[in-house]
Amino acid sequence: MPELPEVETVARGIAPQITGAVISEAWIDWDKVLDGVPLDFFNSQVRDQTVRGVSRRGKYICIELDRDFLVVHLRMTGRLYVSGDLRGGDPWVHFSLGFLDGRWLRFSDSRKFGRITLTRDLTYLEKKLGPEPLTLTTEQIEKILSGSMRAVKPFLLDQKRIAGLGNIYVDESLHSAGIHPETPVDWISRPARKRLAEAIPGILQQAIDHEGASINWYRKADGGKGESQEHFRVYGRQEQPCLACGSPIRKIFVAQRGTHFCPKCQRRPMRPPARGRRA
DNA sequence: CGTGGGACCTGAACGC
DNA sequence: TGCGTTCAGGTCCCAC
Repeated sequence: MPELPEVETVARGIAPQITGAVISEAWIDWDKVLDGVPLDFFNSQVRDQTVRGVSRRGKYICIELDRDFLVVHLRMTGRLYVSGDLRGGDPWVHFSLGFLDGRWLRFSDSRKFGRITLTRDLTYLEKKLGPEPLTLTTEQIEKILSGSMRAVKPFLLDQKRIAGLGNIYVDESLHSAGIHPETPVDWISRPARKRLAEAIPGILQQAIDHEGASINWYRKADGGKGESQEHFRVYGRQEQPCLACGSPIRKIFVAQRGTHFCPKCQRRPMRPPARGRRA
């Protein structure tokens, strides 16, 4: 579920609530949530550490402690929020971090895909993530969008190329740029490449402004829904008219992912750009 | 290097 | 109502 805008919204939501709080102990009901790290060991490491801040890298939430980082990935259905008790009222809480003041940071995840990792440093994250799209210039993103014959949709989903894009915002970005999702990256024309390089941060920033997309499971840290889904132009709009041209939006599968696009605004390219190829 | 398929999990929606 | 099937916003791993 959560992509960069949703993860950013959650990180911003919990940061003021838990920064400065001192950890007492953690609770789990399922050991895979800590990747198999025994709870006793986990607790011996985090007990008495103070939360120094909360940040985001790609789709990961990084909770900085005195000596460690707690790295959370929400995967499909994860939620992170602060509550007055351990898990009351929420059957999907599988991890809860208790503070000396009596509050708990709950990790709720019906599908049990999410994971929480305790680490001394974040270099392991840097090894699997490309740069942050919101801190790059258009020229830098354009440069990243080259050197591959892969279809642009799976290319953009690859977190090593650009970190943070997921199924929704890739579809929205490609529609905004007028590029067919199956276009090989090196076939994208120069002007289309520039449009895409501008669309990606634009779409993501707009979604952050709308506090993320609550289609199904995603909720903000305060429990409320985001409203980014009310601004989708293609995602989930199959059969409905394109807001730009009126043609019905189509849904196909590209690299096993449901993919939404406008067949008129996003033409399938039949040949490489006329500028030709580089050796 | 790139792709395809399956695994990891559960809930919701839909067809019969 | 109940049962079976399909799909879901992510990532990892293996085979080819």
